[in-house]
Amino acid sequence: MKKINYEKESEFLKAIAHPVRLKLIDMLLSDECCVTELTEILNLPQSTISQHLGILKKAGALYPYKSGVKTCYKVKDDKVTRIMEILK
Amino acid sequence: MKKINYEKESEFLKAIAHPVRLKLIDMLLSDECCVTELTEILNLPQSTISQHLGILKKAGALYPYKSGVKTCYKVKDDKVTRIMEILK
DNA sequence: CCTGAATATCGTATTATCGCGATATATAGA
DNA sequence: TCTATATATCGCGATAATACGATATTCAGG
Repeated sequence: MKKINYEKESEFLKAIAHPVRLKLIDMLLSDECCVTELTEILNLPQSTISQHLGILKKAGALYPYKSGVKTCYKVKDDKVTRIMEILK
Repeated sequence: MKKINYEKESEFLKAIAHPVRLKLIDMLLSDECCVTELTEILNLPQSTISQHLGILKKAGALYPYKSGVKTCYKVKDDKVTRIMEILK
């Protein structure tokens, strides 16, 4: 029975605990990928989306990869995916 | 494939996304129960503990029951328990 | 090596959260 | 009903999160 690191895990949960960020994760789980695309669909300023993606990346929920000029993000297939399952 | 209510679910995650609240949930999962007891173990002001418990209760993560003069809290056996499993 | 499209970072005003002492409420028992 | 114990709520200063325009960075193609 592993022990929970409360500080660390609460940081992680805080990172995903935002309506826009949950939606971003959900979109990335079903394949939308580049920042411009996400920005257009969510109809929010590009800087706002970029910041949210940065928070998720820093928390280890997403990772970016380059596709030409564009940057795409993918969901790290671990805790995030399982938590999204639970929220459904 | 159910749809996620991003507003609602992010509210829920935000409620549990706090080191003290995660610890409270963990303690309540392994049977500590009354507020005084929780307060002593965590060594924090009673008002602080009470507020955290209130937030968790409002989010539907805990529910209270009376045991004489004392109020005990129990973890609602649903999303919370499953998420705690994932965080371990 | 410019240009423009794509993305990240900065600055900052606004709003929300946190922590905690003080105070209120509830209730069991004398 | 008075008291003591248990818990909740209030008030508020301190801190952190949010949103977003402005600006900087990156890089492919001409």
